Amino acid sequence: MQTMTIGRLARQAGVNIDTIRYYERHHLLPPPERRPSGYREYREADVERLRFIRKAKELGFTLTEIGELLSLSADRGADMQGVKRKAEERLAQVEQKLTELRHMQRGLRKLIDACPGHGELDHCPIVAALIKD
Amino acid sequence: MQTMTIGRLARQAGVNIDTIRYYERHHLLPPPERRPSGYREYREADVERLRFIRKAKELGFTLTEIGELLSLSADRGADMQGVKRKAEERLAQVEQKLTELRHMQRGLRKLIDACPGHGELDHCPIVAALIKD
DNA sequence: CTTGACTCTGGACCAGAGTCTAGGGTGTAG
DNA sequence: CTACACCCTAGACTCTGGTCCAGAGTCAAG
Repeated sequence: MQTMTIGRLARQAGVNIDTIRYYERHHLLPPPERRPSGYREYREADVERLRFIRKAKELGFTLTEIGELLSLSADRGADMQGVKRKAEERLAQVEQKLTELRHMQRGLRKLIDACPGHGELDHCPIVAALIKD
Repeated sequence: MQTMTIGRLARQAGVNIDTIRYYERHHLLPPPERRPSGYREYREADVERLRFIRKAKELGFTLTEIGELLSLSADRGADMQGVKRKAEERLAQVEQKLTELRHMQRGLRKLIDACPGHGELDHCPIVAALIKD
């Protein structure tokens, strides 16, 4: 089977070498085989695993959550339920945040529309609304 | 005027006492009056300010950004132009964040909808999608 | 055989946003 | 007056997600 060193894996997966070792220390990557010299030897599956991590990070999962996802998906006895539930939890979080941001967006837009954009600050509706000291 | 100690302010605003002192050091809260003993004295306005900070934090603003937001009115020499521009910048940021979150939302939703939620993990579309490029 | 690129380890360091500790002083109810 | 809760300061520590470094060993090309 074809193997590669850590530098090659890093380039293939588009991450820093130190990040790979960091993930190993934090159990997101299994300890790899070693050459007699101590060099780590990686396989294609490790590239995939790193891509999994990157993808999940883009979806806003923390490394801890990703670790859970990975062990769920490694557990060949498990079924899809756990994985789907995690994704649903994450979706709920995202949607909560969306709601709050839309609220903020409406508030800001209203203030901006009400502000003439010139004249004394004392009459500025934005200042009035934000800092009622 | 009614005043309160730091502990009371902390309870009212739902934050840690140390967080209040931390915010003061980082200029998110103005240095409060002091009793002769050195105890800080806060007013109702400080509760509001803390709530504002908490809200903005929940929306993903950094403390630095919140500081700028709060100091919009400190610049008594400025006129509305600068303030309006800042508010517009914040709005742009909010909208940027909305875009990112909608992207996550779509990604997650697609995966969840495709996943039957039971059966062998080998056929799980969520796992498959996270690995694929 | 030498050179240069690569890898190893352990540990230091970073930003951001707090949180906690030690060793004191203060306020107030009983 | 005595508890006891509260407050003060400076500074150390936490966590996340890495990144960088020194000093040493390894590998491949010329």
